[in-house]
Amino acid sequence: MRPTMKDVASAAGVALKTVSRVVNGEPGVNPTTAERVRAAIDALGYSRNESARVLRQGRTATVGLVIEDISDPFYSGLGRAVEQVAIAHGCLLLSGSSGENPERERELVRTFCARRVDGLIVVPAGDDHSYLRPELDAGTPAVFVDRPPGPEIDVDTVLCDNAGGARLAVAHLRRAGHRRIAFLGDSPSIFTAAERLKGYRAALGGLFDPALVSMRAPDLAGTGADLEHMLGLPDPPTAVFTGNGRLTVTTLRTLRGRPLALVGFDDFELADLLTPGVTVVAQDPAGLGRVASELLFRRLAGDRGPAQHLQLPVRLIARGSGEQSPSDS
Amino acid sequence: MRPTMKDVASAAGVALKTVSRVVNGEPGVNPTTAERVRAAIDALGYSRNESARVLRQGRTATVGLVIEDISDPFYSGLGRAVEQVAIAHGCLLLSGSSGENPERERELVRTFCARRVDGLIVVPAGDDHSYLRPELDAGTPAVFVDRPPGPEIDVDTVLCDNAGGARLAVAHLRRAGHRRIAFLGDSPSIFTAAERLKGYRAALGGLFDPALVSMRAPDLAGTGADLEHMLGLPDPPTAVFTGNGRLTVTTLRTLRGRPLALVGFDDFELADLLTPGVTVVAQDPAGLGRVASELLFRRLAGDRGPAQHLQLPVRLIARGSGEQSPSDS
DNA sequence: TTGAAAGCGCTAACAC
DNA sequence: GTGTTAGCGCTTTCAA
Repeated sequence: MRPTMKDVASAAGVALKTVSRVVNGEPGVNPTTAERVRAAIDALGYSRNESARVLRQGRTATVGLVIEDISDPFYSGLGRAVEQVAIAHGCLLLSGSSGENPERERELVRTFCARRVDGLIVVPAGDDHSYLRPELDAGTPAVFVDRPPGPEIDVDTVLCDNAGGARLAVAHLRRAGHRRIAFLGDSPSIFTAAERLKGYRAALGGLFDPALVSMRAPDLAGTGADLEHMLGLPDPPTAVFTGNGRLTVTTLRTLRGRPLALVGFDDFELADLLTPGVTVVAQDPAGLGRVASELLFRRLAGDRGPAQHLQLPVRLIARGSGEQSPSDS
Repeated sequence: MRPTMKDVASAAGVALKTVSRVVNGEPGVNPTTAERVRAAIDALGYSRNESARVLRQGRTATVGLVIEDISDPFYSGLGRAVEQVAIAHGCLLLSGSSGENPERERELVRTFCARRVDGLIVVPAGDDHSYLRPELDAGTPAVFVDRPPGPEIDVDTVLCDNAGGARLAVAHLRRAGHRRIAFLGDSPSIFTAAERLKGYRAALGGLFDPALVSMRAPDLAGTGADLEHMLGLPDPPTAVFTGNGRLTVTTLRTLRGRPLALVGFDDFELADLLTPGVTVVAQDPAGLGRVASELLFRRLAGDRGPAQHLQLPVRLIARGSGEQSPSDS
């Protein structure tokens, strides 16, 4: 159906190899011949079959990215950054959403590896990564981002300072006078959620009260109900620390203007336009993606050094919601 | 480096073809033999080289998606829907961002076609699609979504009712008593922006005033300045219709609470939590993606009918900002 | 039920 | 400067 190099060759009256040379920009082709070949290529609408090239050369010039959900702004920001670095290195990005499902994560990685991606960037959903062993051994480098891999493998990792960010948030609320600070977090099986809980707990010290902690997959019904329940306690929270962007939004939607001091992990668009502005601990999704993919391309360029474990800083952005005093609620 | 079928075959003591049969689940293999082969596969960590399979069979089981920017919630929502339909059909999604650059759009399509995607879904950045001719002729179907292709090709198209949505927005504002309604739109070279301008103009009739129209690529400096200039006119607008989600946010950021009736094209998260809530004409990005990819898979399943041109409805969601009367500003 | 051989479209290695 | 040949890892075809 589609024209092949052979078709181009006979159309241009040259040998296969000459067409290959022209297509690949190899030197040592007579300009006139090259022009004739190019004309044939245009006339036939030829485009090289990458599968054949890959089969021969081994390198696919593709990179695989596994994230949780591309429609989540955090991951789409991260994905865009990875894509840009990939383009800069002449690579195509394959990406897929795991939906927080370890089985699907595995399947995506398997699919990518079967397509022989040159490298992998993974936001893991599961915590057993022994399945990656053969791929790593076969020379396919992997970089984990946002969350570390299980103990079975030791690969480059780029995380943010989860515990530190949580401590920052809680300390900020304590400085405003709060002693009853709730934590609404994601499911404790998720690394970042567990780390943020640790930071929250450390910063609270003796003020820690398990009745003020809710950790579950974010959905309005569950987390919202937990918050309502806490607010109905005899000694209710006067402030809340939300464990990620989605939970912050869920919380705002539950509160609907009721005053409660709030600091959220993750920045989000429009946080500054709400009333009051939402104080957040901001991480840099694009930065995570950029650093992770640069690490990967360094590996692809031949870096065989020990696995690197990087941590990116977070910063607190005060906008109003986190500066309300306990008496305001 | 990586084990091949041949390696598995010799490890299991069978012929290449038997391994192939097991890997592909073909019938007619002795269960005992199959088990032995599977053991060898696990022991070696074998995974089939898809490039080789594709080279032989022709079908890649991949679909290419070209969008404007994956970090834009509109496109990431669309992309996620396409991904889900692709998964349901056992396909991998290749996607890339054109960044509103026709050259990059072309390059992405070329890359995808060189990788022999089975089909294409395109949000075009340019308006000349003659370059797609050879691919279409070679049997690679394409579906255009959000914006139509240039006149050179006639392919399946899924759009939303841009002009109708704009009329809806303006009529809504007129009903609230507004006669001076500004339009802040994206660059007029973009199909959706041009269509929305048409609808705006049609709904305004004799009230149309070019001094109240700004059309340019969204950025705070430019569009914000245009709006400020309009607000400084002797007969300033009392309402504004913003042409897409990004422009709505830009406008909110420019106004920073100053009262001005507002209806925006595109819904966005938190629109309901702002004060006042932002009235929007909502389209359904996931619906666009889903319908477009279902159309594509129908083509891949063999549908050879004439090109379809679908239009998805939009709906107005009143939240407060569009119901303010002229005297409020 | 199993296997041998040919060939998908390309590039690497080596003629000429 | 150009062409010939072999072979990447798999599936298809045909034979045993």
